[in-house]
Amino acid sequence: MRVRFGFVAMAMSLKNASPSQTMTLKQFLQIADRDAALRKLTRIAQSNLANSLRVLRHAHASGVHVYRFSSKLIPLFGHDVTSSWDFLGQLREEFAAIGQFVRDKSMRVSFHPEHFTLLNSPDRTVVDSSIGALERHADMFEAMELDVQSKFVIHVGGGYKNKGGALDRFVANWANVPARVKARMTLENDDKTYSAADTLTLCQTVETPMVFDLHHHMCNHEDGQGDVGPLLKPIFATWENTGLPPKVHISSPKDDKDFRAHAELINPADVLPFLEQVREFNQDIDIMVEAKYKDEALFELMRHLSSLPQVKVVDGGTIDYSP
DNA sequence: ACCTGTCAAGTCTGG
DNA sequence: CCAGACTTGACAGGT
Repeated sequence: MRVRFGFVAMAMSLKNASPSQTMTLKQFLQIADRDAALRKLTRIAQSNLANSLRVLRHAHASGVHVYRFSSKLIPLFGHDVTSSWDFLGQLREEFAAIGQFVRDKSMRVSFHPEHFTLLNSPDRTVVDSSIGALERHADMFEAMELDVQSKFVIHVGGGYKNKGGALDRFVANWANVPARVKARMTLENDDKTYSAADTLTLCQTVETPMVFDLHHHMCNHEDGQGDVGPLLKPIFATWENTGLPPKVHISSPKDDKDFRAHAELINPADVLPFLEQVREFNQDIDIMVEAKYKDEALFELMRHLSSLPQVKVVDGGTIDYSP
């Protein structure tokens, strides 16, 4: 089975290449000349997009084919104060260049809209703004001319002291999500509220692929359900007909005291038992490395894996894990 | 050069 | 019912 590793947003190996430079609302409002402020936002976005392309080139040159964009590419995009401004028109060439590189090199890319994106909130305005945030991410993928294989991942949402009701509300609100957003959606188990089993059931109901997060599963699972083995087959089944390998997130706990936080690197001992389980399905997967050291953590993990007899290194971000 | 406080968005806790 | 924590990277302002 083939495993492709990817990383998130920025590359530690590159200097001054942040794709997440920003301007806060407060800073924006302090600039008296509104048009100048909007132009400054656009310049920041241009820099973020240029740096995203640099990071993509670096990933590709390193043999990495899976990458998640920063969700802060355009500061204040979607905020009321910028509603009159045509960011996408202004940034057309930058988005097109990224999309062309992704298509030419067959990179698999995604977005993770921030944790304020909640489709199951009891507050209608929160749901509406969440759908708006998802539409803006769809706009950006469309500006890149990338098809629906370029996915979003979000969490199920809040628990609101009634998980069952909150899950029902997710399903009800799903009817109001535009088709172009639904087509790109995937859902991930979280570290506090919605376990892998909860998330899988919801994904089956709304016919959406499930991203399995191994670290979140360690933090949050039903009593006696710490072994994900029995869930793997139905989780992988949610990816059928997408033309994509299932996606898995990995990270290691920072320490015992701060178990849910992400460590700098991936501890191979956290991942190897999982790879052994996946091997039984002989299933190709993409694994997103979510570690403080970003691409460096990926490369460090690859160095470790390359020493194992069951691993054949294909390139800098890909292994064949063989029986 | 380095340290500290602040920042769009929501939810949850605990006082 | 409200203040603060949660959590991440970036940045301004201070030293």
